[in-house]
Amino acid sequence: MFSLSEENYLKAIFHLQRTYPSGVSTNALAEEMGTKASSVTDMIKRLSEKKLVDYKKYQGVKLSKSGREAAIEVIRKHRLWEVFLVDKLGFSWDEVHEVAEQLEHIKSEKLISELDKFLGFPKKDPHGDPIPDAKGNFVIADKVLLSELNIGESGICVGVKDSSTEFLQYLDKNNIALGGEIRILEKESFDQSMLIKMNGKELKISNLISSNLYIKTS
Amino acid sequence: MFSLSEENYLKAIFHLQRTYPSGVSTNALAEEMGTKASSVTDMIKRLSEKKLVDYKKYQGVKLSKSGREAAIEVIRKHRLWEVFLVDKLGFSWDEVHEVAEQLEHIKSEKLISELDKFLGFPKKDPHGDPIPDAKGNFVIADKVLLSELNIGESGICVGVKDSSTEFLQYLDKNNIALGGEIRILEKESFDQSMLIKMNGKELKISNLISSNLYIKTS
DNA sequence: ATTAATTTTTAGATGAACCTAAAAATGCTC
DNA sequence: GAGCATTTTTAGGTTCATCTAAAAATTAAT
Repeated sequence: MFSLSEENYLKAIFHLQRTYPSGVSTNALAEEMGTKASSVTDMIKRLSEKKLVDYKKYQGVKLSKSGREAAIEVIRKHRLWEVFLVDKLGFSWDEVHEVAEQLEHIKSEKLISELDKFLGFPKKDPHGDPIPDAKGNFVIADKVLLSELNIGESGICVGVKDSSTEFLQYLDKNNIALGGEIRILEKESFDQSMLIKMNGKELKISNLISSNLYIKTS
Repeated sequence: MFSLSEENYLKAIFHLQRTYPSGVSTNALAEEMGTKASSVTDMIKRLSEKKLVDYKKYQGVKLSKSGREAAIEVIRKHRLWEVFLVDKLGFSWDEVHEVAEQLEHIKSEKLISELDKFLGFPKKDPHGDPIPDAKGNFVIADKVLLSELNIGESGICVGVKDSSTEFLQYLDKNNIALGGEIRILEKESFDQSMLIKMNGKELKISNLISSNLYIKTS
């Protein structure tokens, strides 16, 4: 069994590996965890002794097989709890993160399998992220950032990259919700801001917004 | 906010205060917490500095007002989660304790108030113990131990004192469930074992059993 | 009321997870 | 490829919650 802190590191490494597939640097991890680089080195050594990560000094870390499995298990729990909070307890999608950060560390296989069943085996969390199944399998959706689309292209809004309270509340305020269709009407080459059409309404959004929204085109 | 360990100590002191109203001894606490007396002294000092307990050296501890409030809040969370596990996820009453021990430490007011609502504001947990409301009020039920009743007396089984897996499974096996009526047919003065009638069936039970079952005699 | 037994507290250590400050390794620039 | 900047690691220290062993206080027994 892993400590709370170990689980948080594994999760952070997992997420950062998408951006840095060749190895996650100590500094990147320190930034993500909100700690100092020296603390990260300490923890990496412990994780390495437990064979949860592959680590060579000055070379960054990668998750080992068992490390990745552990990380995915934590992510599964996090996302299932998010669905519970939204679907059953009436939380809004910008309120769930903090609480799910705590709930994801509860240790009980039965709890998670029963929760999964109770929720109807959901495939996605409230932010559109896929929920791994009990075996750790999940589909990496074929989605692109809205900022990568060009004028005239369109697709369905399927997820967010940034899931901070502020961003999610901005989306709510502007009636941007997952599942809605978005079409790009204009794109300003100077600052990448764009005019989009969603649910019949036109809306001007900045690059910061479009580079945090995932779109499925097909 | 309190640490996990602090919360567990507060809860333990709360429970032991029923047995030792004049003050909980260091050794009793050590026993309950599964630690050494010296560790208890350490923690008591910390709790005392935070004004959560009243403590004078060699005199045992009592909860202060704020300590009692904190303990009741943890107990409220524990019992609400137990109801969730049994009513919503299909756990049996002997499986919930361990998981509730973890869930009781999740920090989120909204989570608990919404969970309470979702469960229909239950008044009792699966073992018959009262659930404090959001203000910390709860009724101490007018119940007695089955072992205190005499031949011919009867009442409704409303709770258990021991909520270990083993005891609860014994009850299940013998069809003793909360809400059922129990009448004492015979009582052996030598070993206090008794013959009871429950749901039309007669059953012989030892003193260990009867001294862990709460009965309400209206 | 002394002594003996028990309980409680103190003193000093440990391990986990963090910190600061300094040293070492890497990599970037010219 | 030598020198400088950055990154990473080491060394040593802190806090929390625990421990063991020893000292002190309380309680019990003769």
